Amino acid sequence: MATSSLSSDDRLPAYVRLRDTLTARIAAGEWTPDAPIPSEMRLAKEYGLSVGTVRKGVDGLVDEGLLERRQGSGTYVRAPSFDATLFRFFQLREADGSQLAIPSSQLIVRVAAKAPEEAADALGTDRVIKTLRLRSLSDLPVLYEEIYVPADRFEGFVELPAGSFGPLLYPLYFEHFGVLVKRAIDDLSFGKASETVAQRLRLSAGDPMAVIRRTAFDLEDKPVEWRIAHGSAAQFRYRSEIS
Amino acid sequence: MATSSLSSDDRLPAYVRLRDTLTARIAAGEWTPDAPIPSEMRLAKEYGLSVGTVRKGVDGLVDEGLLERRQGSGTYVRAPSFDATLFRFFQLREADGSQLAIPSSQLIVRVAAKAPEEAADALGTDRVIKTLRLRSLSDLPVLYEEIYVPADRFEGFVELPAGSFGPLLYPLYFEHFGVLVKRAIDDLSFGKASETVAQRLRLSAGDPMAVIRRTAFDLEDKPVEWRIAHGSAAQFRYRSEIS
DNA sequence: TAGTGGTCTAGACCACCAC
DNA sequence: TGGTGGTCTAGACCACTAC
Repeated sequence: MATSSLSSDDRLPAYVRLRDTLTARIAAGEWTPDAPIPSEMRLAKEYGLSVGTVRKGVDGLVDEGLLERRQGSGTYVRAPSFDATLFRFFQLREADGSQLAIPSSQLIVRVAAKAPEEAADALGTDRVIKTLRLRSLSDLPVLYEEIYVPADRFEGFVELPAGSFGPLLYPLYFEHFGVLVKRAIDDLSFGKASETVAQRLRLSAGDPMAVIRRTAFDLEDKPVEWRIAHGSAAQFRYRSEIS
Repeated sequence: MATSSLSSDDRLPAYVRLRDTLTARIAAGEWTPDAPIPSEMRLAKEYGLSVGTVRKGVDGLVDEGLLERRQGSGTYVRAPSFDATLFRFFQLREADGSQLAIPSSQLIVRVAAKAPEEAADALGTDRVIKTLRLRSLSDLPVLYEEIYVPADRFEGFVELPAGSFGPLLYPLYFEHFGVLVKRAIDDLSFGKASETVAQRLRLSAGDPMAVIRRTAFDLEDKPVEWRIAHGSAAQFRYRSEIS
């Protein structure tokens, strides 16, 4: 193949421009997680770079979690998998104390709506689709979520058959709407349960709650989802490593 | 200088062994944050490696936050500075809503003691020195801490003049006891204020509290401190980015 | 201006995986 | 056995900092 050109500002280092170019190609859905992307050797030839420089560019995307190396086999795009991470804020035990449980999801509402102020601020629009969801561990409700996505990027979301929804939303965003969530910011605080929240979670109004607000961004760092989740403070547990 | 030898198992990659060797030299206090460590060129000659390999080894320590590069100047050891990070769990505003405040510290007790069970489990010994500390923002108490360090590594801690204590403990650990804290694990949960905690923080017993348990480790990954901190849940706010 | 880290090249050999 | 990523070399030129 003839030499392709790297995108963007040519004052930037080659490995940065390669990183941006590869990110765009991943975002375009050019490669799936099943097959490896072109080898470092091929990429080097395609872009007229040395293997070492390609390596440094790919390293960046591996660090970001967008790619995954498998020695002897190739480099693969990694399916986003941190949708479930709200649960890192809560104890992941079944009621009987046994192993890690896979949370189940129950959709309550999906409807076009006007975004509440916080969501509109985060998303830059108030034309949204609102989803209410209840997540449970062994049939015990643990987390109650309100989720807002911009209507213009998620046309047809409301009409999707309920069967399309698994426990994770982000893979669905990508498959049906081409929206790839790359990072998210969680904002955690504490408050008391409102009537509706308490009812959903089978608690009493005024019970102490952990409140997690999340804004999710796509590969171009545009906000694509805002959600607010409520869970019982009693079950809350968070572990973080710093260094 | 003649070629020095890299420490440890020679089946490991050279850059890993260099990383371990440099870590040991940093732990030994061979370099201070004021002067650069030897240049990549010098290290390459000293250990009989190419500059590229040295670079990869140094990169690892830079990622870990142990070293810091300054282009045109050199590579420097970085003074540990995350002692104050308990405050990342709380709003860093003065009461009047103005800018970031520097928390002040007030030592209440320092005494040799028998460690409570949790601390003994974390530290592997129950012969400890116990410190009680109150941290405030503009004279408003925010955080109440119990801190335990193993007595055998902190001999003379109780006798240190109070003037030696600044707002941060970890620099003091290093300067007086040669203990370099490299990483820590924070474990966050929620509970209610006990009598003593409430009194220290000018709250009422039973008020909702954020409880942060921390275990800190040195360069060899041995536990060197365990602490439990209490703060008002109302002031709690945590932000985290995931990707 | 001399020395440092930052980028980049064009190779080499090895460990590992899939066919 | 051929191709992949993993490690390593021995250079080069550039951007920046300190003196």
